[in-house]
Amino acid sequence: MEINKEYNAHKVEEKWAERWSDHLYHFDWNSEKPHFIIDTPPPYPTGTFHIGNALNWCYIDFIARYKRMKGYEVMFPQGWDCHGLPTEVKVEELYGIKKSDVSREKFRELCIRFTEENIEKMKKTMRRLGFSIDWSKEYITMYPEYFRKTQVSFVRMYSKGLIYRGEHPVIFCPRCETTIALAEIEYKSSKTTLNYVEFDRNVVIATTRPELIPACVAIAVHPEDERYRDMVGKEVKVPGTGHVVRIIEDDEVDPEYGTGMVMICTFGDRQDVRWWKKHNLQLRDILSRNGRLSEKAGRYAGLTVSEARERILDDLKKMGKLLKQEEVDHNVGVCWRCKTPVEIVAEKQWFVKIEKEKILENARKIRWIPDHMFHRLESWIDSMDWDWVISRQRVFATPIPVWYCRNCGYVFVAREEWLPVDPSKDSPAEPCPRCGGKDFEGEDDVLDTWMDSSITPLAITGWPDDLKEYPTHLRPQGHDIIRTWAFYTILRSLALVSQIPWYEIVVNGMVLGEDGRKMSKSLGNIITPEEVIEKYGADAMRQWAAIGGVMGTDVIFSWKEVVSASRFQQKFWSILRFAMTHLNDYQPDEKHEKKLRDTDRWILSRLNRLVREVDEAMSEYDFARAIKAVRGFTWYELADDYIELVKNRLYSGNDEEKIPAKYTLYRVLSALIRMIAPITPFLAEECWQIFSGNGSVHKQPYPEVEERFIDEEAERKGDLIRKVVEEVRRYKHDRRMALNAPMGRISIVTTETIDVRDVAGALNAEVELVDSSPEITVRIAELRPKYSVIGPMFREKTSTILALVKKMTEDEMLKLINDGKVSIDVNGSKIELKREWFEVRMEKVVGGKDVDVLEAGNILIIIDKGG
RNA sequence: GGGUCCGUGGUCUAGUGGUUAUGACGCCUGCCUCACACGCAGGAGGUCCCCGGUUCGAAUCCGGGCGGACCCA
Repeated sequence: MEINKEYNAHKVEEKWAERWSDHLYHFDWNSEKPHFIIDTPPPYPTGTFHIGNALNWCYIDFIARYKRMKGYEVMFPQGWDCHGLPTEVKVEELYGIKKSDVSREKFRELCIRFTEENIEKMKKTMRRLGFSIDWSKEYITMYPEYFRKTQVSFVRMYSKGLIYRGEHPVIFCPRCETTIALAEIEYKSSKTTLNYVEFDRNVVIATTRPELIPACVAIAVHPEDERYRDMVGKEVKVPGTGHVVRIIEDDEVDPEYGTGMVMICTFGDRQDVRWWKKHNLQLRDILSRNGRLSEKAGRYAGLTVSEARERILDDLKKMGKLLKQEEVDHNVGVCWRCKTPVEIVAEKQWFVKIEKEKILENARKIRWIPDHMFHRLESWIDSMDWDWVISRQRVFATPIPVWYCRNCGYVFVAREEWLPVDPSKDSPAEPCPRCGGKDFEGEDDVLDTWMDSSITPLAITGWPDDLKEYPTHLRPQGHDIIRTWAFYTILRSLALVSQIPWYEIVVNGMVLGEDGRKMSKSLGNIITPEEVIEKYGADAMRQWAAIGGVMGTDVIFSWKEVVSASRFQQKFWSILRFAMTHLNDYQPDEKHEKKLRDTDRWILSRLNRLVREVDEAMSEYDFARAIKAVRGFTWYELADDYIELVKNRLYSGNDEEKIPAKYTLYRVLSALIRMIAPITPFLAEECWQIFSGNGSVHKQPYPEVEERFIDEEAERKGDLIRKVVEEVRRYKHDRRMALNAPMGRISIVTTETIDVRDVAGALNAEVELVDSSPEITVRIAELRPKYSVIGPMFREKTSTILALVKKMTEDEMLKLINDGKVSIDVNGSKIELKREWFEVRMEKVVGGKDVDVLEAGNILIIIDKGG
């Protein structure tokens, strides 16, 4: 077979992406193999599969492919979390409409069409990256088949009392005109003005939100604040509106901030909400959902927040009540989608109850990788003090399956068998259970999209109709969505089936730009997977992902890594090309093992240690360790050492010499190709076809450690052989000789018996082994103490003894070597030193002959200069 | 303000108690040696952030500081 000199990643990858059938990765519930079910993240179909997704999916694919080769029936499903505001906004832009311009149904249709196109684009990239997804298990949350499940989950949680409708402060984005969950707030640091406002004589508050003065419901001071102790309980008039509020005390007030007097209003921030609840304060809800002040704000009604701010400050100034302004740093909560500062308003909304303790207790049962990611969840849960708002004022989302009876106000939650429903157009199939009325108002609000995506492990295992197996085995995700996706999924799984959703969660880091900063348009440091594929191919990109680092740490994108990955591929290919010229006519046979020589035994031993290490690393999801070990072995031990050593035997040896080398090459390559298959599936497949032609490499078992090959003696001899070659090469290099220049006779002085056949071949010299030479005198150059032996034995005396050892005479050293022990005097007492506590470095001196002498460890290489 | 992670040759990185600190890229020298010049051989380059402690012994463990990233208030 003719094998191209150059490995063409594009051609190979496109060929296999085309040729592999989806059936290769089909998950069969009835398979007898142990199951391994992955709860894959359903990405938001933006139309571009970005590099952060790519990292996450590479990890998943490494695991999926590895587990399959380890004999598991692996489910690698793929979902799409479709609902959400960004799509609504994009569709409005695309068609130049407002969602209110068309019917809800029509608008949803437009969103669906748009999303379907985006999904197709992303799928294309995913296939090109070689992900072994079982597309028959694909789920799309915007289709009735899926959102029926979301609605079932709503109904069941409602009937368990875990979902309720109530009036409660919620976070609200004035631009998107919808509620958002706590987890959807982002914090941005900026500067603002702290305004000192006089309410009354001696009552001066400092506030960064003067526009909320009309919403002031109390003033708080610290109970131990001497300045205000006698003012607690007094009433003061609020400037501008004239309403009266009371001064209260609370130990959460920071006396150091501003004047030590805080205005509590409904609502400036989450602390206000806590105080409002704790002190049972009245509600002055002056902000309405369009972001403008309501009539409750008196003469400021109708103004936007920023207009009101200006006007109120102006009025205060005129009244002489604005005493001082200073610039301060603060963090403002913004909507994570549109970056508009969020507000807090009290509204009737739907909520999911949060049972902190129960969630934490169960989250502990999950194995977190890396384990510190659990702390993120823990601290998030600790900081939560509200329930989860699940109603959203949007269109493109799962409808809340509820009607309200127009006659008696009964809240009619749909029956499971009616689902899926859209109460904005469907009516209940039964009259009102309370009054028999038939006139209903459907709920217009829709569900938070996390209500869809937090049931993915249930959805892929057959819930609610036929839950086949639960919990699932693995959740792979990024650390950015611990407080959302991970948290909500645990909550929902406990609520719906009383079980944790997965046994393990592996949390990956984020991808940073080459400059080490977050990728962003404004920094111009965005790299797309397509770009990387186009330049170096999918396998190179996958290697970059693998080598990025320890699971959980952020990965900096690096073209250098991608380039060196593609070089490795070329190297691997060249090795295969070389090997196949010798393996073409070779039939492997275990009988050939008997003829193995030192170099063969050495590389086979090293190979099996490699298999052990890589297998262990892969099972711990430490892909960096796995790929580095494979690369190091392949490039240096196999290519630079083994192949260089056996070349001569393969080209010019007799069959007795050739066959064991072929046998060895065969075994090494077979294992290596299978070992790289999870990480570089295309390269592995191409190589496997050439190497074996027998089925897909992705159907092969992962290499197993064969203990019979692990052989310390072989490794010691192999190291000696490599050392000799290395020394002589350096010798040639220093003398400006070509490395393959012929040499005369070389004598190796050692007590070890090593096979010099390959040494001679590699050095182009005649090599003989001698156990001693009369011209050589040996001298002890150094006694190197084994600290790990001596340290624990002598503890605090160690340094004294080590000092004495340094001063030992040559005679004493010789006695130690020859007798195995020697006594020395330590502060008057005798201590016996033993030979095995030291490593001995010998120095050899050669006299008389016209030779060069090289040293390599304990052996001596004598080069006859006559040749 | 609190929490988590991190600080190792120019750059990135491995190493979690044993004195000779890993590898990659880059750099320098030589070589187109019959798999590979996307290569081979050889080489230079480090106060392991700082200070203190524990220990016979610290890059590694503990405390403090400085610096960075992320999460949360």
